[in-house]
Amino acid sequence: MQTPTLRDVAEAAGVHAATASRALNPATRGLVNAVTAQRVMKVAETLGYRPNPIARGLKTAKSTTVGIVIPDLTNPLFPPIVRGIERVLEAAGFSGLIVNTDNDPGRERAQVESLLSRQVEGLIVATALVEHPLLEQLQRQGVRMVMVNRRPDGLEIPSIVPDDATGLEMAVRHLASLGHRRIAHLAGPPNTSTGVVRARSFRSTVRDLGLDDDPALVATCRYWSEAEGASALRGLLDQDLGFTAVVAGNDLIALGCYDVFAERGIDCPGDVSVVGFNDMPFLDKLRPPLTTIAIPHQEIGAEAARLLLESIAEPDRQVRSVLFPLTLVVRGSTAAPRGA
Amino acid sequence: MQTPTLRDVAEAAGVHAATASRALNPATRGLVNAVTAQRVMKVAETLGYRPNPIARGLKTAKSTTVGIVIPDLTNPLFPPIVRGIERVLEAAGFSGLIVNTDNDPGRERAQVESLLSRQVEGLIVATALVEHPLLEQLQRQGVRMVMVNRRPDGLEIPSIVPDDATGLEMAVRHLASLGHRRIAHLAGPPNTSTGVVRARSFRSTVRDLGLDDDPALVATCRYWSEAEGASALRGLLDQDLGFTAVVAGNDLIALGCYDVFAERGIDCPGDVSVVGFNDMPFLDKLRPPLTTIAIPHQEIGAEAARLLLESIAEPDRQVRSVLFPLTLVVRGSTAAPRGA
DNA sequence: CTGAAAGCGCTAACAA
DNA sequence: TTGTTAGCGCTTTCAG
Repeated sequence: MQTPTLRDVAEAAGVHAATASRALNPATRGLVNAVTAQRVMKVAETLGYRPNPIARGLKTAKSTTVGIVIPDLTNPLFPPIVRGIERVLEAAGFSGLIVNTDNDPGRERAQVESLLSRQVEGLIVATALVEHPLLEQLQRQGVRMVMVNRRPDGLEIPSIVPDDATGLEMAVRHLASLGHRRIAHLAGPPNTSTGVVRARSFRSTVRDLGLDDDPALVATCRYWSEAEGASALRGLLDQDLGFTAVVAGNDLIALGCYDVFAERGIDCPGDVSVVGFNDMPFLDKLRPPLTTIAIPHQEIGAEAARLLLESIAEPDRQVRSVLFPLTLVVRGSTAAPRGA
Repeated sequence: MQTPTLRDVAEAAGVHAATASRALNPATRGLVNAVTAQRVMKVAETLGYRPNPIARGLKTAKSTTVGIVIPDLTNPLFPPIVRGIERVLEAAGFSGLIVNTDNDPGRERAQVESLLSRQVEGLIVATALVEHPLLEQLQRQGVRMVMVNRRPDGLEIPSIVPDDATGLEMAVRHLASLGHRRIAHLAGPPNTSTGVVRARSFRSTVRDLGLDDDPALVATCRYWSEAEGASALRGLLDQDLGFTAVVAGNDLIALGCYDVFAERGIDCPGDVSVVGFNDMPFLDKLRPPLTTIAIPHQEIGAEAARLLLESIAEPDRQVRSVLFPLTLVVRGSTAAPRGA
């Protein structure tokens, strides 16, 4: 007898399947005689009964499954977010189905289709672009969603995002306090909310602090990658702009800077200081260890999951978004400029 | 009309649901009149019909889902393996349900229970210990499984593992060819197959090459972690054994060595060379960049998924295991010993 | 080649 | 408090 069914339990306990169902479900257990309930539970236990969520789902149109949409699990940013999500889902008896989109809209569409066909009860989306037709469409279709890390423009979707603006401000203030006046920014892709928000915050903080507000000091990367970071920095360096520090849009971009430093014999932090963003793992093992802004990834993921579960439980609940505070992690890649 | 059902399609096409079912399923399409089949498919298309795998699964007792059991997604070793797995699963219309065990047997048991109750059709397991009662039990229960990266002892379970023995041999030979004679090994946990195999290969290669075969030169780490690597190396250093190179059980253990080097002012590779194992991301950004043994993670994952799918498709198929070749990646952490 | 009918395992009315 | 009945969406005999 492979995997006993509810009926097996019911028979063995001498009750009807419906009664067994009620006894086994904590939510409906109250409807059944306490001693019968006990008996059923004991029988289930000894038979090694495990409810079949598929069958349950077919009836209730619920799957206790949510979809997790990320660009690429291999990017160290996402695993901790995913773990945070799963921690919360698990506690609620839910499972997460993870898909990678590789930042390809076609792939994303197909993957989301597949999730939907698997009857996920909601989506946690980490791939939001500023313009994101798919998300718009999903929202119209009434698919429950929570954005994490990034958010699309103009859509009323709950989102859990780091307080990028304040984070970037901390980075600039840190450099300014070390004595830097000419600071460059390697901005992230302008089609991502994080890229835009950070770049905007860079400019406004530079102005607020009365530092050199030279538009030439901002270069924009097309992707969040080392290669893009490296080529953006090369571009800036070639213009001989005389900056003494750079704020990278994220850690990968900062890593690209390290490559350029090695290739051109630039001393970091002696010649140029660098600050990253995200605090991905092992940054402390770099030479020099990278100063960066730390995001509570797990917490962000966990909160996103909580929000989604809430909105599943109470569909009419008010849309809510959360901004997470960030912290500056000072390591060896930042120092006072030469001669300061 | 949210999500049309098979019945909707059938009605719209003027056929019975059963016929629609046959027409829509490639495997049974032959049973139905070609033009009817075409018509049904067209209707399904225009209605935006998506089959409900839950319902299908209930009937067929299949879920087109497999469980992926890993210790911790946050360990950079696993995301590429998982991606490899999902690439293959996806192509076959399967999904992967990922669980993290945190190397806790109780947690692992609970997680596997949960996977099984979700009717996964098989398990890809990356948490195998040399002794692993749970796996033994699952095998007895007839749960389909494939091991990836590690394998338990004495169980006839298909496994996809890197050729650790040869990999470690390459590491030792590399150091020997640079002129090192006294080489230390920071072995991984002895309850993991990888730890054991690598340590054994270390000893035998050292002997084969006629290097100093001093048992004191091998220290064993309790976990695959930086902290363990650091403390193991400290222990060795404190004994003043005069080694000029160390082969770490994996990259994390090697990273622990970097900490000790910094803390004791040891120059790497000048005073001591180090080789890691795994080639996790960003190792080239360390100072010095870490020489290591590269594992084709994605490929290993992909192959594991292929094996599992095969054994799902043909349950009686012969057990098969695969050993993957590894490559030595020489970077800056290894050099000739001083005075060589 | 196609329709009718039954049922996968479970839950939700409705009765009793 | 418990049993009866029906049905979630689909596949699969079995007839026709």
